[in-house]
Amino acid sequence: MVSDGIDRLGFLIHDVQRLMRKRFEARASGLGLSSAQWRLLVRVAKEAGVAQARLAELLEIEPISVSRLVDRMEEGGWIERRQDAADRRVRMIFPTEKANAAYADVKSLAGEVYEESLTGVSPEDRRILIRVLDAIVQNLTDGEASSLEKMKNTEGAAA
Amino acid sequence: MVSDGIDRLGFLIHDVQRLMRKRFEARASGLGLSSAQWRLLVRVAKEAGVAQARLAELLEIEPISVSRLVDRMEEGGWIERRQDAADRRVRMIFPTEKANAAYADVKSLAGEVYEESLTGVSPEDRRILIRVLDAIVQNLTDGEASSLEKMKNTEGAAA
DNA sequence: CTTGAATAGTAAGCACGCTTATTATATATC
DNA sequence: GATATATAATAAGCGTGCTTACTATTCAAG
Repeated sequence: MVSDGIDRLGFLIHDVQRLMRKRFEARASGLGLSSAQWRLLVRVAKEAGVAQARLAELLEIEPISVSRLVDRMEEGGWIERRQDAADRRVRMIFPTEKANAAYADVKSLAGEVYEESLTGVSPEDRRILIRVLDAIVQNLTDGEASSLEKMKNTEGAAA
Repeated sequence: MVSDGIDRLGFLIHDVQRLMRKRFEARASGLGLSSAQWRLLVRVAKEAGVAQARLAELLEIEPISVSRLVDRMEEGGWIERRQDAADRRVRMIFPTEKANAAYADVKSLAGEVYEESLTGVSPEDRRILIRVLDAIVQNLTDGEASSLEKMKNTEGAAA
């Protein structure tokens, strides 16, 4: 029985993600930051000098995607690339003053969007939401490891 | 404060959406369908002959996005464009036999992905998840309407 | 030192979303 | 009939993700 709407889960998640991103970008557009750029900026703010390859890991996107994001953010004056003296393959990423100044604003914008999203949702349901979303990430991340490394049997062996 | 993780909501939703989409696409890649294409196909399967403009409404994406999705899906042999005799501006979209044959497969693939995602989550928590996600969509859609519709001021009897 | 594998980053090209502008057709108004 | 507006679809170009292939550099063997 899927009358509880589990069969809409994919659509729902997709819609929620799109709506939250749109809402955030509408708010943050004055700053000139997209949500992808903001996610990167948060990491860089917490870990100045991080290498691009490490950013790709943290953000769970491909190195080439980081490369092009960083291109645009460097043009926008949000971050700086610097050579690593010890390993000349590495570009270390630093936030600019402009980025540091915008960081607090952007965090509070995000908080506003979350609050709007959850209007009328009880504290208990909020906790459950976060817990279940964490569980989904766990379930799908675990499976990914096994499916990427050695999954040739695409048959339904998933128990 | 928000030690329950509400401050991670945006990241979590983003991650869940990305992981579910990747998982689905990995499964459905044998069929040659992306998740965006599948969403469109579901609508077309339920409402053969629907116009592109109506699809854009249903999918909540822009008409131009539908146009290019339909381009690729027509190339792939999933759908057909046909002229509407009554209104020559309109292209009616029909699923092909290939699409109808794949429809059931694709629905069961989605079900598998949902089941994997929710492994270990109680029925009660699943119900709450869906309920809260619906509430978020409602909250963010309402807000959008109120800000966008404010300037239109039409009679809006179209349901 | 030289060869070869691994790693960091980038280039090229595609999918899918967007905004803005254009074409073709339909409809309302003069 | 002529003209203005609205609608359906598309075109052009951008942002953000991807895959695949490449360069530059480092490191491990030989």
